[in-house]
Amino acid sequence: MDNIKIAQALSDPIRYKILMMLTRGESACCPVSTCIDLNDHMGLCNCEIMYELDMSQSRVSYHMKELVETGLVNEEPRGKWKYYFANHSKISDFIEQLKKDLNL
Amino acid sequence: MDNIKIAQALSDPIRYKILMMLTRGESACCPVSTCIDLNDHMGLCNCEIMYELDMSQSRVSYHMKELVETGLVNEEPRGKWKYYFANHSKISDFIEQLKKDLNL
DNA sequence: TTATCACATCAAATATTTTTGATTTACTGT
DNA sequence: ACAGTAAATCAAAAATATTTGATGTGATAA
Repeated sequence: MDNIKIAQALSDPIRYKILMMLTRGESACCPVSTCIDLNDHMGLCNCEIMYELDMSQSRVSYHMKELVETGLVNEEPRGKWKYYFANHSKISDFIEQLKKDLNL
Repeated sequence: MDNIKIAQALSDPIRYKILMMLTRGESACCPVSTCIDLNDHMGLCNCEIMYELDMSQSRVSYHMKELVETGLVNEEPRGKWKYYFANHSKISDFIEQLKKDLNL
């Protein structure tokens, strides 16, 4: 089921944290010198996540892919950057399904 | 955090299913001939889970331990059997924390 | 076109989880 | 005490997930 794949995604502390960042709108892309803040988004780009969590590029890429595959996160390429956004309705669906399954 | 360990527990289809069984009270311990229905519980014993899910004893034991360690499930030994019960308040706490973390 | 930047992908190494089968522990009834 | 049953534990094997570093791809800008 969908919820199992989602639970799997949330079971990694890095991904849990990234999803929190995305849902909270804690975004100010991008602190690295070469990445200009476009001021027209609510998401995060790969480079900001690298910076915030001090992770290698391919590692961030891997985890973002995992998140996107669950549907919890949407991605939107803008030029050479890629922005990620929390999919609030998917998150909400997940929680509702959880409540049903676990009799709450 | 607690939620990460819980997500990890729920990320296995077997454990997700067992937790559903426990929360739903789908219990009629125990269908194996030697295990008498005590008619005074609402939980499941190891042997019933083995039977329902067609799994080896040590495999059930392993998964129940994982669930119990998260606090989602409580255990109660009765004689040579062990009964498992969903911990509804822990499940509810988990979902509430999830909502907070994910801005819902 | 060429150089550079952001990100994706890949294969190998590492780490973690799960399964299996054997053995041990503990309780029950004789 | 003995035999039998339910479950825990353990070590080895198998399966999965994650990290790393190198290379590939596509966009941008000179």
